[in-house]
Amino acid sequence: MAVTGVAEKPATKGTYPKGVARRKQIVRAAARIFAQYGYHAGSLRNIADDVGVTSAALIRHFQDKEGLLTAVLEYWDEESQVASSTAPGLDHIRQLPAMMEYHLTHRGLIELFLTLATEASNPEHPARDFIVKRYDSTVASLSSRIREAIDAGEVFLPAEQVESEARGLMALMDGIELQWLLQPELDLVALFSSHLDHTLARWTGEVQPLSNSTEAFVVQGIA
Amino acid sequence: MAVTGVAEKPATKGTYPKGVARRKQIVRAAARIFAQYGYHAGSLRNIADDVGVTSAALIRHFQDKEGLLTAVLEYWDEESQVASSTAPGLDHIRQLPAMMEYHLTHRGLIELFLTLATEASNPEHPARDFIVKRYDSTVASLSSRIREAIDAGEVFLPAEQVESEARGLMALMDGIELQWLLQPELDLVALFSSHLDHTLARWTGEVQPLSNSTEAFVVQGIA
DNA sequence: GTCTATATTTAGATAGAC
DNA sequence: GTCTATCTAAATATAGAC
Repeated sequence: MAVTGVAEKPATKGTYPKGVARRKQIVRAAARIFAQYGYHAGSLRNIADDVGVTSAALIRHFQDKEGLLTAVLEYWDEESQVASSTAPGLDHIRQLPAMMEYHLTHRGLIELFLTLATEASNPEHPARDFIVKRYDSTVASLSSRIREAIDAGEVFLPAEQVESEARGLMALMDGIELQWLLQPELDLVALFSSHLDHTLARWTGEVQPLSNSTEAFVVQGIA
Repeated sequence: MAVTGVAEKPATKGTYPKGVARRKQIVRAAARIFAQYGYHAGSLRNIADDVGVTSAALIRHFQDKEGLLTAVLEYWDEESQVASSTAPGLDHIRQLPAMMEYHLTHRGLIELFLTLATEASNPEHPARDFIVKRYDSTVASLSSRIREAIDAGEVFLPAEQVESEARGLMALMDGIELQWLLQPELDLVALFSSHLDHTLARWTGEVQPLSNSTEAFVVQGIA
């Protein structure tokens, strides 16, 4: 019922070069349609027309609509991992704007995630599990990077505040990307970078960029 | 085509007490369904069943589905204004967590807005205009409150940074509310309050980039 | 003002030809 | 592996009875 883990691809089918290529073509089209209309309102016929086949072909490949959704989520997972850095500690955080820059040129990635995420606020939604797990793992990853920075002495934050900071960063990114979807003329990278700078200044205990002043003013233990 | 302004209610019809009550009942049900499934995937039959009438009755009242959407957006507008404070300057900002607290007990308001907002990232969406205008007016309102605080000497920010701060706050709220929809066990008010405190501390502190102020790096107002 | 009945379109999915 | 043809269910919307 719910789409959670990795779908088992048919052992024989789907491994022939031609089939694989077609499969990918369908998944890409489906990602586009689901991003634009959502899962429920995005129709198989619409996707099929985009590819240039019939909806029956889609069913052959993915069994049903939910099977296609699973494949789309896997595809999104891979594609969006391209954008995220593997750097440790604070370097990872500092590269978040670059990730957003990448999103800017791959609008579909943002659109798909936000569309499915809000749609999945309905507990019955087949992508619900995937989305919730994705959030959890992103929070966990960001938290780990922050803790690395704390251990390295670059950041000063009480341990119990780390997750809240991670969630705040994610919320900020999601919210800015939502605004950008509605008003593409917005400079989302500049907006995020500016707020990230303030956040990093607070974490590192520095004041603001201008005054690189003498006394280290450590703001920690704020709860 | 696009839903923007105020719909003209029939002068005679819809003004009789019974009709008005029924109308409101339908709008509330529609808001619930649209919030849960989105506009496209939310069906008239589903709404009608909720009310206990047939879909034909809905069409009688609102002419078509888009007419119903217009009524729902108007309803949402009124309902969500209940939650927002009329206080000026920094007091308004400080009452934002209370607004979120209100949202907490009116989940449908959040769900409806976020669902329609992401759905409306499709430029063809009938609620697109409404949503974009809503964002603009909220940014404008928040910016005004911040400028009032600057004029009152409570906040120190360069004028050109005000809108960015307003957008950042909105993004943070939207993002947190999205996370809450997916994980209702999250304490969204605490999460937001904590980040708002940090933001206010930064605003009311006197050190900012491009600021011509003195050396003081006052971190105050951390609750 | 709401109903039943129905028209029309489109949805997801299946069967079997090629 | 893809097609055509078709099924069933559900969508929006209309017409006319009560």
